[in-house]
Amino acid sequence: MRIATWNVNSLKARLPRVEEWIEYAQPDVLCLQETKLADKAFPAMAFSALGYESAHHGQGQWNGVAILSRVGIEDVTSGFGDAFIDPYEGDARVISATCSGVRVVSVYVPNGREVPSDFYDRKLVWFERLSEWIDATCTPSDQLVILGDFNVAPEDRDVWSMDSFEGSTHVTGPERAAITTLEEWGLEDAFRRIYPDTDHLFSYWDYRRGDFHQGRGMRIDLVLATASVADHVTWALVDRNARKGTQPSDHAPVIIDVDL
DNA sequence: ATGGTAGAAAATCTA
Repeated sequence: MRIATWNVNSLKARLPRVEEWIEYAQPDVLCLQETKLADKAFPAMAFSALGYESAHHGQGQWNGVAILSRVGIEDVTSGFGDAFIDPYEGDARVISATCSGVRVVSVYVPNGREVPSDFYDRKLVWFERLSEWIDATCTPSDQLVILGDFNVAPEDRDVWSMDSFEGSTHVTGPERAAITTLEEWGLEDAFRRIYPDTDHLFSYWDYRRGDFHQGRGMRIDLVLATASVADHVTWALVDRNARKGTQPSDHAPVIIDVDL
């Protein structure tokens, strides 16, 4: 089973590239973030033509998450549910579905903007809600994958230069602690199964200053999986080719293969 | 002192 995640930074602007990528990468399940579409504008037919069922949780101008699957898509839910107060209420940042027995959660974690700021504080609360919601609705023995744009670089080796991120979001102790909390619950950075010792495996590069070509990136797109999935990862890749060429997203897709 | 680019949308906001 091939599972992938890609922050496409506007599915409207990126649809031709996403279609092209699906055709050569052949994911069984693809999670998208930042579709920036209302549900009624989501191009379900384009994906259907490629053999994929899909579910989208959008709001329009910003955010928006989706799951595409060619191995079934059942029990779709969006958001955290009524029992959890979302500090980014109204934002479309979470969608879940069961695909061939695996519970898949596509997440777009709030950026946080500045440290300190109200946006940063609410990012940390959002992570608390995510953990609480997972604990209430899943168990570590489930086949569960939570993947997407976490807007956190888990370790120093996941950014091109720690000096350049001094005082910035994405690398602070509390943000990294939020990832650790998820790991302590029973989720694992599945990508690291394949690359335990490789630094600078970036998935995002700012559009500005030629950051991609200068190698100035961050690994913020993560695949967190429970042991029953992570134990069976056979291959993983950040597809940097998808960050090249005309009109790329500022993120590259991250792919894992699992032999379940 | 706050750059640089891309995408939303229609003046700026978000990343």
